Amino acid sequence: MKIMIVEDDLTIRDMVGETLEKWGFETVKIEDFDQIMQVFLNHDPHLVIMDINLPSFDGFYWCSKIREISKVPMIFLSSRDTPMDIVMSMNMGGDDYIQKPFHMDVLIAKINALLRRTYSYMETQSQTMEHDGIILNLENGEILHGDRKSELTKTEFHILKILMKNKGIIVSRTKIMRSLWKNENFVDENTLTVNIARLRKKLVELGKEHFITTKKGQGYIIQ
Amino acid sequence: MKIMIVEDDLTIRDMVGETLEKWGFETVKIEDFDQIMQVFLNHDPHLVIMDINLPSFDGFYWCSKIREISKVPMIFLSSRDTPMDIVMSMNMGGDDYIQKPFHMDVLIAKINALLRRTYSYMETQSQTMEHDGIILNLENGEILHGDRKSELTKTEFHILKILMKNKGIIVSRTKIMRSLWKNENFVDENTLTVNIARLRKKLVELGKEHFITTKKGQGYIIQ
DNA sequence: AGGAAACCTTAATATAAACTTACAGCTTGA
DNA sequence: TCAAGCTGTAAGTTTATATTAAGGTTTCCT
Repeated sequence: MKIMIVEDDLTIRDMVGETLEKWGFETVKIEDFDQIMQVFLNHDPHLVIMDINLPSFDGFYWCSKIREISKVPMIFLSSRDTPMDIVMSMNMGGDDYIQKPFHMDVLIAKINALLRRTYSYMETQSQTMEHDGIILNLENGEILHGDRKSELTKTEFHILKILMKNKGIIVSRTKIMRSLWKNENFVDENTLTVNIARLRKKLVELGKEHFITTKKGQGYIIQ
Repeated sequence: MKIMIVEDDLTIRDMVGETLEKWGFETVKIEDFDQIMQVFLNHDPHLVIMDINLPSFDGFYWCSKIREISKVPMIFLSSRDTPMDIVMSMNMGGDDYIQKPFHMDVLIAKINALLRRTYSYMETQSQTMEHDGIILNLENGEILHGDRKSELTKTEFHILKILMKNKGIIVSRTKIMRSLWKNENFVDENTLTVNIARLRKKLVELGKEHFITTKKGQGYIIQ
């Protein structure tokens, strides 16, 4: 499990990082606070530890930026502990709040509890997604329709998964592109179009037309 | 959402129950502490609030009993607050820990955060705005009226959203135009008129006339 | 009532977003 | 090392939708 640490106090950052590694977690520490989003997109961590007081923008700001694109579990750290701070943290999309100074044992226990809550269902979670007769096998990237099946490439699979996960909701092209190519922001806009076309072609070959709808100027939707 | 409260102090139990109900939660309060498992099985709550100090068996015991059969989210309450208590709570399968005495705001915030995390599908329940029978779906840009529906383009959607957000208030044409076209101040005044017309046409097709009223010289209003 | 803003209607036109098709660089594995 | 399939690029095309244009209403003030 990979944990991203956003904390400007070097002592705390190192201590937390070291302890987490001792516990077998992989850590990603933010050093340049202008690069938070890029680092997040690059590493796609399983959990984020976020200090509230940071240089320039604060932890709440970065939380809401991350929440625009991800539901990653997040624990706030802060030396203040009025009820308002706690309520604020939760309302911004945080999952827990720990007051500094804290015992590492407590942090570890809370991280474990939150990871268990977030990812445990994954084991029992069904290995397929279904919508309107199309079954997407998450294990091997196959799509089924009736008795016909087809294999998707990595990119096609990724696109279909994100669209099916958001069925009934318009997913913008930039959101898909960010999710596919992280911060390699030099990939052509058209690359997505081509991949969508390839995916659609396979769906049509299975006898499924109009599965992905284009919302011009807005994105794509499965409904 | 149904919340089970396991707390022997009558004052706290009632206060928590009352507040939760004020927030729209259904509550199940334990009165007979030999019946915890039966009540749990009967009601199948979405979340459990568990005091640690209870008559006969303590909260940890009941937590582990419940964990044998369910992954229901659980928040512990206790007046003690050594790191050990917190760590213990988490390790027993709890999701959070609140020290007594606590602010109800904090409890509510933690409950909401935990429910959000556990039943994340709640977030996918569609976000809408409603006024006078017209429902605007913010996630797929559709408008509904009774059983009829219509799809909006990006511009139409933007206009309707800004008008519904300001329902009962006159929104000036310049305000709408600035919001739509930012600083491209070279777009024709009439462009807005045409888009309003198209939007109205779709509303009429749904059987809704006079939804957007023109206030000559002032702007448009939905009332 | 008369006139002029302000706004509406309809239809033609322009445009940017998305699509199609073809191709070439890679990777992978036989 | 060569074939097969994946992936991104390029160039040209289509199309949904915004914009323009031109003439028609409504509203409101004197």
